[in-house]
Amino acid sequence: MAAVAGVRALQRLHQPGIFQRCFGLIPAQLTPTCLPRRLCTAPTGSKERKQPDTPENVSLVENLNLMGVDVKMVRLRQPGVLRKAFTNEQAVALFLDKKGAPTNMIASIISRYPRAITRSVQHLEQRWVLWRKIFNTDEEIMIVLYRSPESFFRTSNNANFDNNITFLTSLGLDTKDLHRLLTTAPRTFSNSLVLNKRMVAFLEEICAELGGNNPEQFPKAVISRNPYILIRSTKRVRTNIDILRASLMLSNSELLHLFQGPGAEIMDLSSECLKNNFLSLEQKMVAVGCQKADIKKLILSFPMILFIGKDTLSSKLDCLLKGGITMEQIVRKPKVLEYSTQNISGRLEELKRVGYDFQDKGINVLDSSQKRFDAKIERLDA
DNA sequence: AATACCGGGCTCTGCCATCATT
DNA sequence: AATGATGGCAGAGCCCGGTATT
Repeated sequence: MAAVAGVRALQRLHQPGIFQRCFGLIPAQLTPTCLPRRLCTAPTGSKERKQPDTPENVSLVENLNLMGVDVKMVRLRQPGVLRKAFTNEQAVALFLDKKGAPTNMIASIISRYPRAITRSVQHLEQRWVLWRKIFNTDEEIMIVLYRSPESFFRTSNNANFDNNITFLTSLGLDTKDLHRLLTTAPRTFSNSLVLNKRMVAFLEEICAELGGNNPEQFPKAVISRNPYILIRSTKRVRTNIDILRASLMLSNSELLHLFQGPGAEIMDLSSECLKNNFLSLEQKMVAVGCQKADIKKLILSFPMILFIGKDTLSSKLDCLLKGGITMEQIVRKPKVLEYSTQNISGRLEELKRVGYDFQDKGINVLDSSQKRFDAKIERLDA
Protein backbone atom coordinates (compact mmCIF):
# COMPACT_ATOMS: atom_id res chain seq x y z
CA MET A 1 0.00 0.00 0.00
CA ALA A 2 2.22 2.69 1.21
CA ALA A 3 5.06 1.69 -0.98
CA VAL A 4 7.19 4.62 -1.94
CA ALA A 5 7.67 5.02 -5.64
CA GLY A 6 11.31 4.12 -5.50
CA VAL A 7 10.62 0.94 -3.63
CA ARG A 8 8.05 -0.02 -6.18
CA ALA A 9 10.41 0.68 -8.99
CA LEU A 10 12.94 -1.56 -7.34
CA GLN A 11 10.31 -4.23 -6.96
CA ARG A 12 9.67 -4.19 -10.66
CA LEU A 13 13.30 -5.09 -11.16
CA HIS A 14 12.80 -8.08 -8.96
CA GLN A 15 11.59 -10.30 -11.69
CA PRO A 16 13.72 -13.19 -12.90
CA GLY A 17 17.40 -12.58 -12.51
CA ILE A 18 16.93 -10.31 -9.55
CA PHE A 19 20.30 -10.94 -8.01
CA GLN A 20 22.31 -9.88 -10.98
CA ARG A 21 20.15 -6.90 -11.68
CA CYS A 22 20.28 -5.64 -8.14
CA PHE A 23 23.99 -5.41 -8.43
CA GLY A 24 24.30 -1.80 -9.34
CA LEU A 25 21.59 -0.73 -6.97
CA ILE A 26 22.93 -1.92 -3.71
CA PRO A 27 25.38 0.78 -2.68
CA ALA A 28 22.94 3.54 -3.50
CA GLN A 29 20.21 1.71 -1.65
CA LEU A 30 22.33 1.25 1.34
CA THR A 31 23.64 4.60 2.27
CA PRO A 32 21.10 7.35 2.21
CA THR A 33 18.15 6.12 4.24
CA CYS A 34 19.02 5.80 7.82
CA LEU A 35 21.82 8.12 8.84
CA PRO A 36 20.09 11.39 9.62
CA ARG A 37 17.88 10.61 12.59
CA ARG A 38 20.50 8.85 14.61
CA LEU A 39 23.21 11.37 13.92
CA CYS A 40 20.98 14.21 14.92
CA THR A 41 20.03 12.76 18.26
CA ALA A 42 21.93 14.87 20.71
CA PRO A 43 22.88 13.02 23.86
CA THR A 44 20.31 13.90 26.45
CA GLY A 45 22.17 15.34 29.41
CA SER A 46 22.84 12.78 32.07
CA LYS A 47 21.88 9.91 29.83
CA GLU A 48 25.02 10.46 27.83
CA ARG A 49 26.43 7.12 26.89
CA LYS A 50 29.85 6.41 28.31
CA GLN A 51 32.17 4.20 26.33
CA PRO A 52 31.49 0.56 27.17
CA ASP A 53 34.37 -1.34 28.69
CA THR A 54 34.57 -4.04 26.05
CA PRO A 55 36.45 -2.90 22.95
CA GLU A 56 35.46 -3.89 19.46
CA ASN A 57 36.60 -7.25 18.18
CA VAL A 58 39.33 -6.16 15.80
CA SER A 59 39.46 -9.29 13.72
CA LEU A 60 35.69 -9.27 13.38
CA VAL A 61 35.79 -5.70 12.12
CA GLU A 62 38.53 -6.66 9.71
CA ASN A 63 36.52 -9.62 8.53
CA LEU A 64 33.47 -7.53 7.91
CA ASN A 65 35.47 -4.96 6.04
CA LEU A 66 36.84 -7.66 3.80
CA MET A 67 33.32 -8.86 3.16
CA GLY A 68 32.33 -5.40 2.03
CA VAL A 69 30.11 -4.74 5.01
CA ASP A 70 29.59 -1.10 5.88
CA VAL A 71 31.10 -1.20 9.35
CA LYS A 72 30.26 2.42 10.06
CA MET A 73 26.65 1.53 9.51
CA VAL A 74 26.97 -1.48 11.77
CA ARG A 75 28.48 0.72 14.47
CA LEU A 76 25.50 3.02 14.29
CA ARG A 77 22.92 0.28 14.21
CA GLN A 78 24.03 -2.48 16.54
CA PRO A 79 27.39 -1.57 18.04
CA GLY A 80 27.19 -4.45 20.49
CA VAL A 81 27.64 -6.95 17.71
CA LEU A 82 31.12 -5.60 16.97
CA ARG A 83 32.21 -6.28 20.54
CA LYS A 84 31.25 -9.90 20.54
CA ALA A 85 34.06 -12.43 20.84
CA PHE A 86 32.34 -15.09 18.76
CA THR A 87 30.27 -14.48 15.68
CA ASN A 88 29.28 -16.45 12.63
CA GLU A 89 29.84 -13.98 9.82
CA GLN A 90 31.65 -16.45 7.59
CA ALA A 91 29.10 -19.20 8.05
CA VAL A 92 26.18 -16.84 7.60
CA ALA A 93 27.73 -15.43 4.45
CA LEU A 94 28.33 -18.92 3.12
CA PHE A 95 24.76 -19.84 3.92
CA LEU A 96 23.40 -16.86 2.02
CA ASP A 97 25.83 -17.50 -0.79
CA LYS A 98 24.52 -21.05 -1.16
CA LYS A 99 21.03 -19.67 -1.33
CA GLY A 100 22.10 -17.61 -4.29
CA ALA A 101 22.95 -14.21 -2.87
CA PRO A 102 25.94 -12.44 -4.45
CA THR A 103 28.62 -10.91 -2.26
CA ASN A 104 27.40 -7.34 -2.34
CA MET A 105 23.92 -8.45 -1.44
CA ILE A 106 25.24 -10.31 1.56
CA ALA A 107 27.23 -7.27 2.61
CA SER A 108 24.14 -5.13 2.33
CA ILE A 109 22.11 -7.55 4.42
CA ILE A 110 24.67 -7.66 7.21
CA SER A 111 25.17 -3.91 7.10
CA ARG A 112 21.48 -3.37 7.61
CA TYR A 113 20.94 -6.06 10.21
CA PRO A 114 24.26 -6.85 11.85
CA ARG A 115 22.80 -9.21 14.39
CA ALA A 116 22.36 -11.63 11.52
CA ILE A 117 25.93 -12.76 12.08
CA THR A 118 25.11 -13.99 15.55
CA ARG A 119 22.74 -16.64 14.22
CA SER A 120 23.91 -20.20 13.85
CA VAL A 121 23.74 -21.98 10.54
CA GLN A 122 21.53 -24.61 12.09
CA HIS A 123 19.11 -21.95 13.15
CA LEU A 124 19.14 -20.44 9.67
CA GLU A 125 18.62 -23.77 7.97
CA GLN A 126 15.60 -24.35 10.18
CA ARG A 127 14.27 -20.93 9.50
CA TRP A 128 14.72 -21.39 5.80
CA VAL A 129 12.68 -24.59 5.90
CA LEU A 130 9.94 -22.75 7.75
CA TRP A 131 9.83 -19.95 5.22
CA ARG A 132 9.70 -22.53 2.47
CA LYS A 133 6.48 -23.78 4.00
CA ILE A 134 4.97 -20.62 2.57
CA PHE A 135 7.25 -19.69 -0.29
CA ASN A 136 7.75 -22.03 -3.20
CA THR A 137 11.29 -21.11 -4.13
CA ASP A 138 14.49 -19.98 -2.47
CA GLU A 139 14.47 -16.93 -4.65
CA GLU A 140 11.16 -15.79 -3.22
CA ILE A 141 12.65 -15.96 0.25
CA MET A 142 15.77 -14.16 -0.89
CA ILE A 143 13.78 -11.28 -2.30
CA VAL A 144 12.02 -10.66 1.00
CA LEU A 145 15.12 -11.33 3.07
CA TYR A 146 17.08 -8.82 1.04
CA ARG A 147 14.33 -6.29 1.21
CA SER A 148 13.90 -6.68 4.92
CA PRO A 149 16.78 -8.47 6.63
CA GLU A 150 15.35 -7.58 9.98
CA SER A 151 12.19 -9.55 9.36
CA PHE A 152 14.16 -12.64 8.64
CA PHE A 153 16.80 -12.38 11.32
CA ARG A 154 15.29 -10.50 14.20
CA THR A 155 13.94 -13.38 16.23
CA SER A 156 15.71 -16.47 17.43
CA ASN A 157 12.44 -18.20 18.07
CA ASN A 158 11.72 -20.54 15.19
CA ALA A 159 8.88 -22.37 16.87
CA ASN A 160 7.00 -19.11 16.99
CA PHE A 161 6.90 -19.02 13.20
CA ASP A 162 5.17 -22.36 13.06
CA ASN A 163 2.74 -21.37 15.77
CA ASN A 164 1.84 -18.28 13.81
CA ILE A 165 1.12 -20.32 10.70
CA THR A 166 -1.17 -22.58 12.69
CA PHE A 167 -2.90 -19.67 14.32
CA LEU A 168 -3.41 -17.71 11.12
CA THR A 169 -4.71 -20.78 9.35
CA SER A 170 -7.17 -21.34 12.16
CA LEU A 171 -8.65 -17.94 11.37
CA GLY A 172 -9.59 -19.18 7.95
CA LEU A 173 -6.68 -17.70 6.03
CA ASP A 174 -5.49 -19.95 3.22
CA THR A 175 -2.02 -20.53 1.80
CA LYS A 176 -2.48 -17.74 -0.67
CA ASP A 177 -3.25 -15.32 2.14
CA LEU A 178 -0.20 -16.48 4.10
CA HIS A 179 1.94 -16.05 1.03
CA ARG A 180 0.72 -12.54 0.67
CA LEU A 181 1.33 -11.80 4.34
CA LEU A 182 4.88 -13.07 4.26
CA THR A 183 5.57 -11.16 1.07
CA THR A 184 4.13 -7.84 2.03
CA ALA A 185 4.36 -7.80 5.80
CA PRO A 186 7.02 -10.33 6.74
CA ARG A 187 7.23 -8.91 10.21
CA THR A 188 3.88 -10.55 10.92
CA PHE A 189 5.64 -13.86 11.29
CA SER A 190 8.33 -12.55 13.61
CA ASN A 191 5.65 -11.13 15.84
CA SER A 192 5.14 -13.20 18.92
CA LEU A 193 2.11 -15.45 18.72
CA VAL A 194 0.73 -13.55 21.70
CA LEU A 195 0.95 -10.24 19.88
CA ASN A 196 -0.86 -11.59 16.84
CA LYS A 197 -3.48 -13.15 19.02
CA ARG A 198 -3.95 -9.87 20.81
CA MET A 199 -4.68 -8.04 17.57
CA VAL A 200 -7.09 -10.73 16.43
CA ALA A 201 -8.92 -10.70 19.76
CA PHE A 202 -9.04 -6.94 19.53
CA LEU A 203 -10.59 -7.09 16.07
CA GLU A 204 -13.20 -9.53 17.28
CA GLU A 205 -13.98 -7.21 20.14
CA ILE A 206 -14.38 -4.30 17.77
CA CYS A 207 -16.74 -6.30 15.61
CA ALA A 208 -18.87 -7.28 18.57
CA GLU A 209 -18.78 -3.74 19.87
CA LEU A 210 -20.10 -2.47 16.57
CA GLY A 211 -22.93 -4.93 16.69
CA GLY A 212 -21.56 -7.44 14.22
CA ASN A 213 -23.20 -10.81 14.50
CA ASN A 214 -20.21 -12.85 13.38
CA PRO A 215 -17.09 -11.60 15.17
CA GLU A 216 -15.06 -14.75 14.43
CA GLN A 217 -14.92 -14.07 10.72
CA PHE A 218 -14.13 -10.37 11.13
CA PRO A 219 -10.35 -10.70 11.68
CA LYS A 220 -10.00 -12.81 8.56
CA ALA A 221 -11.97 -10.30 6.54
CA VAL A 222 -9.78 -7.45 7.74
CA ILE A 223 -6.46 -9.27 7.43
CA SER A 224 -7.09 -10.49 3.92
CA ARG A 225 -7.98 -6.96 2.88
CA ASN A 226 -5.19 -5.35 4.83
CA PRO A 227 -2.11 -7.51 5.26
CA TYR A 228 -0.41 -4.84 7.34
CA ILE A 229 -2.88 -4.88 10.16
CA LEU A 230 -0.98 -7.43 12.25
CA ILE A 231 2.14 -5.34 12.34
CA ARG A 232 0.26 -2.41 13.84
CA SER A 233 -0.61 -1.68 17.40
CA THR A 234 -4.15 -2.13 18.65
CA LYS A 235 -3.82 1.35 20.03
CA ARG A 236 -3.34 2.77 16.58
CA VAL A 237 -6.30 0.90 15.14
CA ARG A 238 -8.48 1.93 18.05
CA THR A 239 -7.48 5.56 17.62
CA ASN A 240 -8.31 5.43 13.93
CA ILE A 241 -11.73 3.99 14.54
CA ASP A 242 -12.42 6.75 17.02
CA ILE A 243 -11.17 9.40 14.62
CA LEU A 244 -13.40 8.15 11.83
CA ARG A 245 -16.41 7.79 14.05
CA ALA A 246 -16.04 11.28 15.42
CA SER A 247 -15.13 13.13 12.27
CA LEU A 248 -17.79 11.55 10.09
CA MET A 249 -20.44 10.99 12.76
CA LEU A 250 -20.63 7.35 11.81
CA SER A 251 -23.03 4.91 13.40
CA ASN A 252 -21.89 1.49 14.55
CA SER A 253 -23.30 -0.26 11.55
CA GLU A 254 -21.75 2.26 9.18
CA LEU A 255 -18.38 1.69 10.83
CA LEU A 256 -18.74 -2.06 10.69
CA HIS A 257 -19.69 -1.97 7.07
CA LEU A 258 -16.78 0.30 6.31
CA PHE A 259 -14.19 -1.91 7.98
CA GLN A 260 -15.48 -5.14 6.53
CA GLY A 261 -15.25 -3.56 3.12
CA PRO A 262 -12.75 -1.20 1.54
CA GLY A 263 -12.25 0.70 4.77
CA ALA A 264 -10.10 -2.12 6.14
CA GLU A 265 -7.28 -0.63 4.17
CA ILE A 266 -7.19 2.59 6.12
CA MET A 267 -7.52 1.06 9.57
CA ASP A 268 -3.78 0.94 9.98
CA LEU A 269 -2.78 4.38 8.83
CA SER A 270 -0.65 6.41 11.14
CA SER A 271 -3.29 8.15 13.22
CA GLU A 272 -1.82 11.61 12.79
CA CYS A 273 -1.71 10.96 9.11
CA LEU A 274 -5.33 9.90 9.02
CA LYS A 275 -6.39 12.95 10.96
CA ASN A 276 -4.39 15.33 8.84
CA ASN A 277 -5.50 13.79 5.59
CA PHE A 278 -9.08 14.02 6.70
CA LEU A 279 -8.72 17.65 7.71
CA SER A 280 -7.09 18.69 4.47
CA LEU A 281 -9.71 16.84 2.45
CA GLU A 282 -12.48 18.46 4.41
CA GLN A 283 -10.91 21.88 4.02
CA LYS A 284 -10.52 21.41 0.31
CA MET A 285 -14.07 20.22 -0.17
CA VAL A 286 -15.60 22.97 1.89
CA ALA A 287 -13.61 25.46 -0.14
CA VAL A 288 -15.26 24.30 -3.33
CA GLY A 289 -18.69 24.41 -1.76
CA CYS A 290 -19.32 20.84 -0.66
CA GLN A 291 -21.55 19.89 2.25
CA LYS A 292 -20.63 17.65 5.16
CA ALA A 293 -22.82 14.97 3.67
CA ASP A 294 -20.76 14.98 0.48
CA ILE A 295 -17.58 14.43 2.45
CA LYS A 296 -19.11 11.53 4.30
CA LYS A 297 -20.44 10.00 1.14
CA LEU A 298 -17.10 10.32 -0.59
CA ILE A 299 -15.16 8.73 2.25
CA LEU A 300 -17.62 5.90 2.77
CA SER A 301 -17.59 4.96 -0.88
CA PHE A 302 -13.88 5.48 -1.33
CA PRO A 303 -12.04 5.34 1.99
CA MET A 304 -8.68 5.03 0.27
CA ILE A 305 -8.91 8.75 -0.34
CA LEU A 306 -7.74 9.19 3.24
CA PHE A 307 -4.61 7.34 2.33
CA ILE A 308 -3.59 10.02 -0.09
CA GLY A 309 -1.27 12.57 1.43
CA LYS A 310 -2.19 16.22 1.56
CA ASP A 311 -0.04 17.43 -1.30
CA THR A 312 -0.77 14.56 -3.63
CA LEU A 313 -4.48 14.83 -3.05
CA SER A 314 -4.44 18.55 -3.48
CA SER A 315 -2.63 18.47 -6.80
CA LYS A 316 -4.78 15.61 -8.00
CA LEU A 317 -8.00 17.43 -7.20
CA ASP A 318 -6.69 20.67 -8.69
CA CYS A 319 -5.76 18.82 -11.81
CA LEU A 320 -9.28 17.44 -12.17
CA LEU A 321 -11.02 20.68 -11.33
CA LYS A 322 -8.82 22.63 -13.72
CA GLY A 323 -9.64 20.09 -16.38
CA GLY A 324 -13.27 21.05 -16.16
CA ILE A 325 -14.51 18.33 -13.85
CA THR A 326 -16.69 19.23 -10.91
CA MET A 327 -16.37 18.12 -7.32
CA GLU A 328 -19.84 16.72 -7.57
CA GLN A 329 -18.73 14.40 -10.35
CA ILE A 330 -15.74 13.31 -8.31
CA VAL A 331 -17.94 12.55 -5.32
CA ARG A 332 -20.11 10.41 -7.56
CA LYS A 333 -17.18 8.59 -9.21
CA PRO A 334 -14.31 8.80 -6.75
CA LYS A 335 -12.36 5.98 -8.34
CA VAL A 336 -10.71 8.40 -10.72
CA LEU A 337 -8.65 9.45 -7.72
CA GLU A 338 -6.92 6.09 -7.76
CA TYR A 339 -4.95 7.11 -10.79
CA SER A 340 -1.78 9.11 -10.54
CA THR A 341 -1.89 12.83 -11.12
CA GLN A 342 0.43 12.38 -14.04
CA ASN A 343 -1.83 9.78 -15.57
CA ILE A 344 -4.92 11.92 -15.02
CA SER A 345 -3.40 15.05 -16.48
CA GLY A 346 -2.17 13.15 -19.50
CA ARG A 347 -5.61 11.74 -20.11
CA LEU A 348 -7.29 15.08 -19.58
CA GLU A 349 -5.06 16.55 -22.25
CA GLU A 350 -5.91 13.79 -24.68
CA LEU A 351 -9.59 14.18 -24.00
CA LYS A 352 -9.39 17.93 -24.40
CA ARG A 353 -7.73 17.44 -27.75
CA VAL A 354 -10.64 15.37 -29.00
CA GLY A 355 -13.18 17.68 -27.43
CA TYR A 356 -14.60 15.31 -24.85
CA ASP A 357 -17.57 16.72 -22.97
CA PHE A 358 -17.53 15.67 -19.32
CA GLN A 359 -20.83 17.39 -18.61
CA ASP A 360 -22.43 15.23 -21.19
CA LYS A 361 -20.56 11.96 -20.90
CA GLY A 362 -19.38 11.83 -17.32
CA ILE A 363 -15.90 11.06 -16.07
CA ASN A 364 -15.86 7.29 -16.11
CA VAL A 365 -13.56 7.35 -19.08
CA LEU A 366 -10.78 8.32 -16.68
CA ASP A 367 -11.29 5.18 -14.64
CA SER A 368 -10.11 2.57 -17.09
CA SER A 369 -6.96 0.70 -17.93
CA GLN A 370 -4.48 2.30 -20.29
CA LYS A 371 -5.38 -0.20 -22.96
CA ARG A 372 -9.04 0.61 -22.79
CA PHE A 373 -8.40 4.30 -22.61
CA ASP A 374 -6.21 4.26 -25.71
CA ALA A 375 -8.82 2.28 -27.57
CA LYS A 376 -11.39 4.85 -26.56
CA ILE A 377 -9.28 7.73 -27.78
CA GLU A 378 -8.68 5.97 -31.03
CA ARG A 379 -12.40 5.63 -31.55
CA LEU A 380 -12.96 9.26 -30.73
CA ASP A 381 -10.20 10.27 -33.11
CA ALA A 382 -11.62 8.36 -36.01
C1' DA B 1 -19.96 -3.03 -28.98
C1' DA B 2 -19.19 0.05 -25.50
C1' DT B 3 -19.57 1.23 -20.96
C1' DA B 4 -20.23 0.61 -15.87
C1' DC B 5 -19.42 -1.90 -11.82
C1' DC B 6 -16.57 -4.07 -9.09
C1' DG B 7 -12.96 -6.66 -7.18
C1' DG B 8 -8.33 -7.89 -7.34
C1' DG B 9 -3.05 -7.47 -8.02
C1' DC B 10 1.13 -5.25 -6.83
C1' DT B 11 2.40 -3.62 -2.01
C1' DC B 12 6.45 -2.14 3.66
C1' DT B 13 11.07 -0.67 6.12
C1' DG B 14 14.46 0.74 9.36
C1' DC B 15 14.80 3.06 13.49
C1' DC B 16 13.84 3.67 18.54
C1' DA B 17 12.21 2.44 23.30
C1' DT B 18 11.53 -0.83 26.57
C1' DC B 19 11.35 -4.83 28.32
C1' DA B 20 13.88 -9.63 29.48
C1' DT B 21 17.99 -12.17 29.80
C1' DT B 22 22.58 -13.09 30.87
C1' DA C 1 25.57 -3.40 32.74
C1' DA C 2 25.40 -4.97 28.28
C1' DT C 3 23.09 -7.33 25.04
C1' DG C 4 19.01 -9.64 23.02
C1' DA C 5 14.16 -9.82 21.90
C1' DT C 6 10.19 -7.55 20.91
C1' DG C 7 6.64 -3.91 20.17
C1' DG C 8 5.71 0.40 18.19
C1' DC C 9 6.27 4.16 15.17
C1' DA C 10 6.24 7.41 10.78
C1' DG C 11 5.60 7.61 6.06
C1' DA C 12 1.96 7.18 2.46
C1' DG C 13 -1.10 4.75 -4.28
C1' DC C 14 -1.66 2.94 -8.75
C1' DC C 15 -3.39 0.06 -12.13
C1' DC C 16 -5.89 -3.80 -14.68
C1' DG C 17 -9.54 -6.51 -16.56
C1' DG C 18 -13.73 -9.95 -15.91
C1' DT C 19 -18.39 -9.61 -16.31
C1' DA C 20 -22.90 -7.52 -16.04
C1' DT C 21 -25.40 -3.91 -18.14
C1' DT C 22 -26.98 -0.93 -21.71
